[in-house]
Amino acid sequence: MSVGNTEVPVVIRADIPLPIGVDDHRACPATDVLRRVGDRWSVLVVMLLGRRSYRFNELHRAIEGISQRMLTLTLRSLERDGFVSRTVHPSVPPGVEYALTDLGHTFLVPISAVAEWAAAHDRDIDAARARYDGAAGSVNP
Amino acid sequence: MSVGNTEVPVVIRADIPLPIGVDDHRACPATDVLRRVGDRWSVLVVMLLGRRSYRFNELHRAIEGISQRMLTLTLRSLERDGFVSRTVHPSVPPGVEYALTDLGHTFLVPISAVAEWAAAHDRDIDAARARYDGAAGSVNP
DNA sequence: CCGTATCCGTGATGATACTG
DNA sequence: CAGTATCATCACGGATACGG
Repeated sequence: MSVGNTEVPVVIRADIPLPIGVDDHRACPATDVLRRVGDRWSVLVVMLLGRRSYRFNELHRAIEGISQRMLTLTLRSLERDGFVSRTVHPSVPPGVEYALTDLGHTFLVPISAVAEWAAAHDRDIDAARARYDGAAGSVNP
Repeated sequence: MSVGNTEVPVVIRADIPLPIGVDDHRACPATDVLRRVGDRWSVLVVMLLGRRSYRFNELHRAIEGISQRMLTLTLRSLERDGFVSRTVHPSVPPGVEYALTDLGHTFLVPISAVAEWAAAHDRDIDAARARYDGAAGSVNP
């Protein structure tokens, strides 16, 4: 997800029908969503919350390497876009519970397809890279 | 796609099983792929090439707003990762043909799921944003 | 036609310190 | 516990000019 962005509409000018989801006069919705969720942490957070609800520091501990700041920004962004709900439990100390909304849950379905594809073709991509880097990189010591 | 990046592995520490594609000891493959493809142009290019092969300037004309530089970088990146093939036809003037590889074609399937989800829930996201911005933004004129 | 090289703005991310 | 504020950094992406 672009955590706070200003998108510029993209227009496809091909006058031929496209495989899916891309019509000839508007921006590609897949690109929008992929940019929305293509940041470093959003998918990770969504998947964790797909399992159960979490509290803030619980997420912070669960995701190795995320900064407090980025976790906050990511959660805010997901909340803003309707993927995640934020519930404050008035207690001492205060507890804030994050959970997926219905929308967020429906998003788990297509993102799972990507995840499964990624898991299945991980090696293929690595192999392709090795081939590419090996072929082109060796000319320049 | 992160057009030229240096990724740092992400480790999930939750000791509970995750919905899909995320195991407890490695980086999330979905996140990797989403970051790989979550840039401004990659999905657009893949979808165009999913229809048929294109020449460079043909793509440049088809995608309104892309710079020559970014088209080159995007294609190089997709080629490196094995999504796209690049074929030079020795002719005058020279023609370079870009096409999806088999790997690229298989990727159309999960990405289509995202595209369809995006098309279906476009409004929901916009509505959620309007609600969020309306509720929080109005307290600060 | 198909790029590469260079410069540069902006946004994304991290580190760190501070607060209700 | 759950953030916010501030500063620094670097990758992404655009504009432009040049080269094979």
